Amino acid sequence: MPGGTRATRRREVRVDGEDTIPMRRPDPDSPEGRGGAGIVVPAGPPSTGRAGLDRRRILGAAIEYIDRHGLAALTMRRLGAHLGVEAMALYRYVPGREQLLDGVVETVVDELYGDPEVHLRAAHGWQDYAQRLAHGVRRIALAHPEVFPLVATRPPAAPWVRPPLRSLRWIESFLTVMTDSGFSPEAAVAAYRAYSSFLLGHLLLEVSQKGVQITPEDAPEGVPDTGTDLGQYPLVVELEELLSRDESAAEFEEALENLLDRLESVRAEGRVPGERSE
Amino acid sequence: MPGGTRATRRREVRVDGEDTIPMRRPDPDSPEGRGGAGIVVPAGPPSTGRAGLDRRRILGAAIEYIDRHGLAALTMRRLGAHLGVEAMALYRYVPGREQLLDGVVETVVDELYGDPEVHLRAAHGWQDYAQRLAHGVRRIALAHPEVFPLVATRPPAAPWVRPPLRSLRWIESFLTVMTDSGFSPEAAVAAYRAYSSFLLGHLLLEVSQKGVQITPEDAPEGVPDTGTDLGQYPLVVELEELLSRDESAAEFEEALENLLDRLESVRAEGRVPGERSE
DNA sequence: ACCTGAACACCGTTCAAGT
DNA sequence: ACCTGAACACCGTTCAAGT
Repeated sequence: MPGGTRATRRREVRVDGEDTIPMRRPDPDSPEGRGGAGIVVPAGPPSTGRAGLDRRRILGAAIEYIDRHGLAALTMRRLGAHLGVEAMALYRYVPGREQLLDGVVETVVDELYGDPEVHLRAAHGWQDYAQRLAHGVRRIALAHPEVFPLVATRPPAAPWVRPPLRSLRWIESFLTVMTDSGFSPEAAVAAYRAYSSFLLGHLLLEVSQKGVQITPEDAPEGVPDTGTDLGQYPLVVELEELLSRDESAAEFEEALENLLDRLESVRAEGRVPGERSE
Repeated sequence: MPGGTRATRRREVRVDGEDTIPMRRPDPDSPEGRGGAGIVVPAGPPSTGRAGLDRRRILGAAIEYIDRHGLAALTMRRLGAHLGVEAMALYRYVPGREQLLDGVVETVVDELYGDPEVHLRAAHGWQDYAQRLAHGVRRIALAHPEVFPLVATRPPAAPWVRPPLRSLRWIESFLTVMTDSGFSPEAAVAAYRAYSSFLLGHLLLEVSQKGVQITPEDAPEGVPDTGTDLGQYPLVVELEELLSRDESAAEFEEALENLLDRLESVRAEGRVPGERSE
């Protein structure tokens, strides 16, 4: 099934299309004990190995914890317990909870760097690059639906750097490819903005449509929440089937292509994006 | 200056363009004491009137508090103090903090209903309607930059209803206008999705670019955070001036118009949005 | 060098009690 | 009917103390 037809001794490269939503584990380095303990273990015995605490391990555990139990469930004390340690021990590696979350965001975004689908820079032109980058970000969002909203929310490293391509590294990379491809500086920056707001909006919607359903805690409620009185909204009711249909992947593809087409016409005509095309 | 040239005995209708970012107060009903007490008053004397606690007043105070001090600063206890009451008194009107926040989101979104610029439905066609609605949402986002991320994050009333047009009311309205204007049900739903993800992405970026700068608490720090080593990112540095330039309003306009053009071509050709145009 | 115990100030939330 | 006081379990974070 995982049929690696290519010569892949390394890292399990995915070769299939973009629709599979792989949900791959963040890192192959989290020890991950036998773990048959059940699904809600707020204060059970430590499921992760003993000593050897360090920043990387803490961040990895935090991501895993959020993926599993939701952001609200992550407390310093519980994370400590999860790592087999008292909460206070974490402060040796992380200044506080806020910075922990910053680290979580940074780590998740940096997963892009290990993604071979993305990293062959502008081999086939800027559109190809932008496509691969966008799909890489989407893979991350879908792999960590509980973390992704943080990406949108946390203030970034530099004030003018905005989500979701938060890391300066990626922005540098994006801008480089664009300017090398004939975008003026103004056009490249405008393209960056349009691109990131597209990614942010689409992926936030998509992510909130999936996994996050109901609040992470009180899911087992029974009735699927008919608190609001439908019936004042006949059209919504009539179109419910369509409204709940999940076409995210196709919509992503189409909107992305449209955006890239628009950017291309800006580039080709040497305009600054604000201007009219004719 | 506020020159109401029209016959405006009611409600202070704004007549000017969309760029002014009015920051108007949420409601004219919050008593708002003399209020010269300074800007950070975490536990001062109650700034709002005495008895007469009710749900509306609580929600209004919560919004005001978030606008002023940031979301993280809002606790039940502080909100109680702000209202001149013990925290426990709030529980008579609101089931808990989470539901308080839901109420905040709902209230803020419902401000659209009091916006006369938006409410003259499809008088001039669906594009005009979609434009006014979008600008209405943008006004709200800019008026409550600290609240808006909640709009994006909170789970909505119905599972298939997604931010930022969270209220079923608005979705019903949008879908009605679209189908009345010749969109097929499929096209109307796809249009709704594209429209909301556009609004979400753009406004979240714009809002995070403004007011929210730094964390709400530790703003007075001195050095503007040069924690990260620039210089590995020459292009980012070179384009910093462009990157920090705020063209949000123009970008919003252009991207919105582009989206509407795209939707119009879908409508005119009677396609389902997924299909190719020729 | 690395972790813990005890402590502090502050949470959300409950419930019996006051008026 | 509406609010309060006291209490509970749980936070983030500090710091001196243990090993």
